[in-house]
Amino acid sequence: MFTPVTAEFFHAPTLELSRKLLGQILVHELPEGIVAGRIVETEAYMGAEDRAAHSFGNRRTKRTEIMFGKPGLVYTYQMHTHTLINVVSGPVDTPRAILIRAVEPVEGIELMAERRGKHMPMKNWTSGPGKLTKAMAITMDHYGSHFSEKPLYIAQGDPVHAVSVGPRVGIGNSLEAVDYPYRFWETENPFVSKFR
DNA sequence: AATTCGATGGGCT
DNA sequence: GCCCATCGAATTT
Repeated sequence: MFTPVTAEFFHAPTLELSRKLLGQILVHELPEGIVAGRIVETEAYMGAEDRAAHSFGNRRTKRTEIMFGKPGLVYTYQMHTHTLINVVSGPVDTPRAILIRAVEPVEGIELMAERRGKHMPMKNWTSGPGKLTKAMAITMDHYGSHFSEKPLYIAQGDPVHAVSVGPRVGIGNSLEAVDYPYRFWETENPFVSKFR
């Protein structure tokens, strides 16, 4: 079974934590069973100084409020018809966050299949930030919970051997921030959303 | 009050 | 590759 990491796990600089999250297990305990996926792709959003971040310039709204809170909090938001999930990072009042962009299914395959359609190949179930939230039944109801507490939490996984680094996806109008190397993924892992 | 736009994904051409 | 779904926030009227 899985055990949540402690809150101290999240007390690391944002870019370091982005790498450290690779290989950890994202777990959701549902009434009908457990779904879990190994994190294989993340992106760091560096708060007030990062034009691509929702909290750029310390912008504080009902949506971004959680980014100013403690590390390890869950920041979910809607992108068109999809829910995306982030790990809040940085000290309190330093509004940084890490987007979880892809996971590799490790448990609850049947439950994920029900949500993602049995006809679609498994590599398409969780290979993108909107896909994995649907596969794992993550919704806006999780906004503000903590990744060290059930039912939605992070558990320790196997170490990642090779990490690739590159620019973030889908932030084309963020001026100087477009090429910042804030995206991290497990090299060659087939569940990564995109290659460059 | 209305409009614009995005850290996206799926279906169709 | 193009189009659309349809959410919250910021900007404009």
